[in-house]
Amino acid sequence: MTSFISTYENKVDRKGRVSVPAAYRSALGTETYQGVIAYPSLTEPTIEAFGRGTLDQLIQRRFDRSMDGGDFTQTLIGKSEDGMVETIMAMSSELPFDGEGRIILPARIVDHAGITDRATFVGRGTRFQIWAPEAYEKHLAAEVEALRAKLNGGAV
Amino acid sequence: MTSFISTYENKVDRKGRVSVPAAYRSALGTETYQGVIAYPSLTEPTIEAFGRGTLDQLIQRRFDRSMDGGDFTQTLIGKSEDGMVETIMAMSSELPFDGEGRIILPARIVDHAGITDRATFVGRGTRFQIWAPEAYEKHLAAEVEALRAKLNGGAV
DNA sequence: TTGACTCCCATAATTACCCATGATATCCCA
DNA sequence: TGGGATATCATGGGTAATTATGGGAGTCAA
Repeated sequence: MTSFISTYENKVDRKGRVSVPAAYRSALGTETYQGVIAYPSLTEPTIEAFGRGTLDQLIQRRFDRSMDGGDFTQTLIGKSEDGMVETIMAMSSELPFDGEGRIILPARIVDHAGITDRATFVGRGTRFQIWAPEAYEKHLAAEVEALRAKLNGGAV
Repeated sequence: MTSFISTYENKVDRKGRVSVPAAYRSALGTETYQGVIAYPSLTEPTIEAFGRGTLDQLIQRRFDRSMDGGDFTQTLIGKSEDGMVETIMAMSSELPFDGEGRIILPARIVDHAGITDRATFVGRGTRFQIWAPEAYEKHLAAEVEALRAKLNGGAV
């Protein structure tokens, strides 16, 4: 299982390219497709990202499940309990690496995250996020603060 | 497994032609038939589409299932509990690519989707949809809203 | 002839691919 | 253990290939 940890801040050049941290790339190294899948977070001003393998598993499992059950409805008209997977597929972009391990951030999701000339990569285990540096600083402070409050409350 | 993700908006020219996004075409690249299968959605104002291979799998698995059950009725006279697959096949069109990777949208299903001079291609994993851009914008907003409500603050 | 459709070609914009550079980190060996 | 040699990485820019789009010539059938 690929795993992403630590944070890195890289520059976004004039062409909209940004290097994916080498540590993340090597975490994806076993996958055949060289690149990442990304979509705008539904709840925060950031971009969610993961490897192609994760997405394929999702699609394949879903397809098999609907077929094995003898239920073609899912495959044909996409009706299922949760529309989450479908919505995320629609919002996702396939971002291939160039020869130097960079990706191009699509305008649509760049806007959502408020990214301009720099981007912060944040490892979240099975996936990672891409933030505008200033936004992430504030977000991290809030995260830490919330954790502290919870710990203090539990201990005292 | 072919998989379609992301969304693209392309123009429909005077001849009714529209380019299928290159990413979708390459997802279909392994298939022998160069084109797509399309039919009007039963539940929404959009066109459902997928590769020939997916259709073949549907048919094959359906055939296997009826044979395994020792029930030849399905195979011989086409009667089954759900007529969905049959109905959809009847409504489907085979849309071949021209030299530039474009298809011609049949008048009947264009009307159903309300498409005029632009079309939005929406990846849904095993299949994709073709929407009128304005209609899709509204639909996506509703999808996202429903997801947000369900998530209720959890990060996705 | 009039449409409807299929090839074929042209073009502008975008994207992918290639090479170059400086900075950092890693390795190797005395 | 020091310090130079070597790899790796992030970054920048130029050029070739691909994509989306438009239009014209040829084909076939009504």
